[in-house]
Amino acid sequence: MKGISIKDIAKQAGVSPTTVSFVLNGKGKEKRISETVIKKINRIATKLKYRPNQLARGLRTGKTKTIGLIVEDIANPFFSLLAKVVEDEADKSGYKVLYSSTEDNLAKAQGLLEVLKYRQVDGYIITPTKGLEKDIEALQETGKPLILIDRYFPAVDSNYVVLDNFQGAYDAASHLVNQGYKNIGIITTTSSQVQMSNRFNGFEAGLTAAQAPLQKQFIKRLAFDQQRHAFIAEMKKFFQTAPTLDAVFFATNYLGIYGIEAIRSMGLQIGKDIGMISFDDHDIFRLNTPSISCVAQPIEDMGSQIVKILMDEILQATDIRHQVVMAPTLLIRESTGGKDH
Amino acid sequence: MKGISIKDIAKQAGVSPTTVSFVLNGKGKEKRISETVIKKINRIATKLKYRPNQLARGLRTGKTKTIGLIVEDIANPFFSLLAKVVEDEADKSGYKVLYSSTEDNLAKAQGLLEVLKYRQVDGYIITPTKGLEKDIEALQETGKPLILIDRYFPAVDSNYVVLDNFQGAYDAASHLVNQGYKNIGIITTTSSQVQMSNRFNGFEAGLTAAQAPLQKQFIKRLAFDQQRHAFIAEMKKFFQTAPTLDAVFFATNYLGIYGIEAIRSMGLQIGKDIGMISFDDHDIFRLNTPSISCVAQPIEDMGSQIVKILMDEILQATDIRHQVVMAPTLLIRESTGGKDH
DNA sequence: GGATCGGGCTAAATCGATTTAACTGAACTG
DNA sequence: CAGTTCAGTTAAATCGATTTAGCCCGATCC
Repeated sequence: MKGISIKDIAKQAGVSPTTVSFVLNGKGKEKRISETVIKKINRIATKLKYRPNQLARGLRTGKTKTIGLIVEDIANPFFSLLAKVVEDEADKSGYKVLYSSTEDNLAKAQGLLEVLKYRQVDGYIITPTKGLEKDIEALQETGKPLILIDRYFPAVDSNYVVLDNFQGAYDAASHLVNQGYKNIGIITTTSSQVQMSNRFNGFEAGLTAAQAPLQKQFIKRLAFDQQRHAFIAEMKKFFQTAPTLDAVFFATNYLGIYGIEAIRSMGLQIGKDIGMISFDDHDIFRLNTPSISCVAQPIEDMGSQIVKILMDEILQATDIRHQVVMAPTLLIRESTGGKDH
Repeated sequence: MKGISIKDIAKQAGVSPTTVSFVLNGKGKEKRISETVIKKINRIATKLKYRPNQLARGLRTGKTKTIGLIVEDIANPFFSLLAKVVEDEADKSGYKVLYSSTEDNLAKAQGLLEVLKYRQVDGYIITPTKGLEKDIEALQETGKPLILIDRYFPAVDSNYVVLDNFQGAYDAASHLVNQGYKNIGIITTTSSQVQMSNRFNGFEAGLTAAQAPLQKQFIKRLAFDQQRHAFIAEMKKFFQTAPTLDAVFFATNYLGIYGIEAIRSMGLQIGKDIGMISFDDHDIFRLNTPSISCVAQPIEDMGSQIVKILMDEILQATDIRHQVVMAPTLLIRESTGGKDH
């Protein structure tokens, strides 16, 4: 009932455990084990369905064939799809994934890093929270590969894979202007994290480049730790204080979702009365009536890049930093049809 | 850079590693270690921030403080929310979670079980695929606790936590009848798994009880391994061949989502021209215009039950089977407003 | 005063692999 | 023919914890 160990194979083959270990790790040739013995051991191993005990191996080698995935919220479709891709890709290399959500809470993130550290994961994929700089730097000191996703710290020299948030927001702004909207606003979060400030800056730059500079009264920043109703109420208040507003850019998918509700509850028609475009795609945006334009992230592609980089680093540590900025895709749908439609 | 081991503590405290182990495992009293030494060891352990090496411990004890979570698709909101709850709850007991998706593929599921087995997880949470009976039984033989979710095998005596699918579908049927719909149909999958057949049977029973027996021409079964467009095309064909149909029950959330698209593309008005209700809630159902009625599962509650049962079994194996059937909630929204609205 | 008991602690085995250092015997060298 | 080389293999240490089986010593018993 226990499990087949290297000793069992050794016994059956009439050789020592050492020899078995060499052979099963493909070091037979190198260690000058005879062809006969190599074949014999391999045959017995497959016959007994030998599976090395990962704990024993890990204890000795320090490698667990496990990676840690820290996301902001696994129930958010962006992260859950990413988690799926990551798991799939990692599996191909024989790695398993331990996941956790930070809820964007610093203390929780720090706790997770510590747990993963003493669980001795071989690499980390981390969606950092604000204030995690020091911990990330400390983690890098340990020599385990690490890669930040979705956002990064400009002041920390680390691997990362992120979207070109500036470009995505810039494209969204240009698109709104092209569609004939005049008074264009933005609803974003109060977060100062790099992905959010890039979206804001990209949006502002896009409007400016199109000769339609962003006006102060068309900017709304919302704290992210609110209840759904609070979001919607605040948005309605904003729309009322800026009645000339005719298009809005929502800086995250959940803001966009609340935005649909807010606009609808005011009796306005999306697209016609007020244009809207959101960052991040979502099933809802595709299926809503009218469908909602958005800046989509290449999640599958990101996931495989992330794992590829991590695997490369696990196999062979380098001093090269992998800093990947991926291109967003503007998905044009009905919500930005223009006022004249 | 290595990490603090029990030996380091022993050295500092001037005692043997054995004593340290006893104390840190709370067996100080039992093993008659003096108060003085116990305090000293504890003090040193916290000072050095000692964290036991899980691999070493696991190797010796056979426990890894890790559980395996096998879902059908982690990117499906039902499972990703469940995954979140499971991780949260497991974390409270110091357990970490390894996850994987089966894609409802038997071979993949079998592979996952094997990997998790030789990774020596302490317990399994499994969404079984069709044909996995033997593997589940074999796994039970190993003595590790296991709990099936979302569906189970009537022929296998195992733990499970599932929804009362029969009741949920029964309620949906009754509701449609109450709302005045006359020609009520069902769109379900070709799957013969218990959760699906219960939904079908519950729906049929609900209609029969309301004196509106289900008619053959109002039943449509779709293979689940199709592309989105194929689903929608098949649904449209079905609606065309059954023009008198005035309400439909969709047996899963993704069928419901495709259903919205299909109905919409035929130019019909949901609720008025044709009523609809779906199994499982989804953001889309809440936000759609009109909003879609559904049979919702108590996901948070399920998740904590699942982990609770598993933890109990890990701590103390019993022969009692935990078989939990949870009550669904009928969420009445606009899509079943009735024809006269 | 020798045997018994129990409190306080530890040596050593163990889990299952990896890895270093070395051993054996045959062949070759000079 | 002693010394070196090399192919083929293995004993033993190691990773860091847990756990069994005792050891030692002073107090108590008869």
